[in-house]
Amino acid sequence: MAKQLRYLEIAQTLKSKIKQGVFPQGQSLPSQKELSNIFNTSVMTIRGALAVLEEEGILTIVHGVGTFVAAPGIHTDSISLQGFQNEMDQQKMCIVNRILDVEHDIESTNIRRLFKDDNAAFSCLTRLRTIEEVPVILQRSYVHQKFRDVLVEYAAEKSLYQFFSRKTGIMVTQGREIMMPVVLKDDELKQLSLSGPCTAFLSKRISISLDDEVVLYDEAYLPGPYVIMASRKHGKNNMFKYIINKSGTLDSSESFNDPELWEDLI
Amino acid sequence: MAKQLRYLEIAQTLKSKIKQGVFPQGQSLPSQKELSNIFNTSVMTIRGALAVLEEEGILTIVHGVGTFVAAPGIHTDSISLQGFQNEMDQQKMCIVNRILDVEHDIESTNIRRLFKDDNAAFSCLTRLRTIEEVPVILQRSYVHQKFRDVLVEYAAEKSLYQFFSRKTGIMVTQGREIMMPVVLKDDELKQLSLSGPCTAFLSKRISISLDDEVVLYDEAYLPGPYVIMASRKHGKNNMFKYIINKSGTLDSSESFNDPELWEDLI
DNA sequence: CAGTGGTCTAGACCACACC
DNA sequence: GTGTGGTCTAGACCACTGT
Repeated sequence: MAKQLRYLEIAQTLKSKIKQGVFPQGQSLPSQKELSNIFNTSVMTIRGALAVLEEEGILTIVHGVGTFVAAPGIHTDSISLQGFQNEMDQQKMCIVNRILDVEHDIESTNIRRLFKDDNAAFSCLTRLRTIEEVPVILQRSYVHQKFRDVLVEYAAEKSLYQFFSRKTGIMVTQGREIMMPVVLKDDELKQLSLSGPCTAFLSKRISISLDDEVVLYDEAYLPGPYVIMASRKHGKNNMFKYIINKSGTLDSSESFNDPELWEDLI
Repeated sequence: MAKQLRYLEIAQTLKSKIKQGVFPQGQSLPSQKELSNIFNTSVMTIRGALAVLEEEGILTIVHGVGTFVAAPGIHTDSISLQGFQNEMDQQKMCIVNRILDVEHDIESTNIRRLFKDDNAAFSCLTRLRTIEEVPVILQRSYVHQKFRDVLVEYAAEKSLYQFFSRKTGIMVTQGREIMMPVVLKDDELKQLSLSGPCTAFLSKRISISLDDEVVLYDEAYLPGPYVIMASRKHGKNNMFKYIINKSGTLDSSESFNDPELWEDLI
């Protein structure tokens, strides 16, 4: 048994209590002072433990208010495509989901490999996301068959991610995404109401729960005229997001110097 | 005069000393114990100050060794395209630069706006970056005319970024990048030795110094067959990088589950 | 070994949010 | 005002690195 540092030990203990549901999503933890009594240690050490969990996205600490188990909607900087929703909400742009299709009993070897389950079948939701009537994202979301009912119940509310998390109680703390440039094919063009040749980002993303299970697999087409990616690095800080611009033009020189665009990228 | 927190005040003082060159790039700072004497405070407070500067990419702290003023090559997680170089070095893949062109006295309004200098002219270096003979990146780098000589002196060494930083003593701590999907045009195809229609990422990036000056502007074409983007989010941690794959194929299901690919994305 | 950074204490006091 | 998180002390002791 390796020697554990006190603050990591406490972080581990709190994490497993959260996994067990002792502290449910959105609920507050005891205050730092109380915790220091409970664990018979100093406040500084408790703070070290809480900082680890906040870094991992498991806790949200608010000065003067309390420490909360993270839930979607509480912390803004979460997983990329979900960020669309928050981002647009912030910009007071209204993104509307339209469900195009729901499929079940999909048995794809590739998707099985992603979910690390060789026998599973999957359900898939195809959505078109529009902003002021302009279709800007075509997205397919896959879930394990055991969440079939959750997907069926979803009725084009704002965020599938948030809906899913609330219904299942599963906390998503990790996401991985790969992106490549593509030219849209005919059906994709049709579904996005676009004509003529058009480039797009193809994004493939998996969302991973606190228990290290893959819970969501997304594929999205983000057409070039409306969507660009923006990233900012400041020291160890590293942010990127998609920027949606419904007019379909965005000059680089202007966007680099637009303070609005960059300030919230931390 | 707003009340300053002690650790931020100290961070500010150290930062300006670094700017003034009291502690040059790569050199070590006094030990935390010494600093606590100098500033007449406790070690914990000094650590708070150093943590801020490390976060900003200005310092590199190494357990048991010392605290150093960051210099390219010391910290691995720096600005994106420079990451190419380090990344490939790590993977023992050898990236070779070939200089295609050097232009001077460029007077573009757009670029002037980026550099926030209405009267400047610029120099531009066009490079082709190949990996095992395969051309994978076509890149144009612009610098202010006052660094014309530095650009001329550059002789296809490994990293322009590193060369530039060493020659000028300017520390780059910030970068902003926008990316869009494009179809390569004829001259780009030719320069990259590609034939037929081909999609690519077009990346435009500015590198910003410690003094908040734009020191480099890059435009790069990253053709789709060889380059994809990968990103990972884990709580507040947020990383993305370009992955180069010279065979031009990369299966998503396999890449998502490839531990090698994701582990170093922190 | 000596010198560096990393953890930890047991409090005091400050800053912020909410009633 | 009360309760929350944030800063700060003045040390002691632990862990890591290089000689």
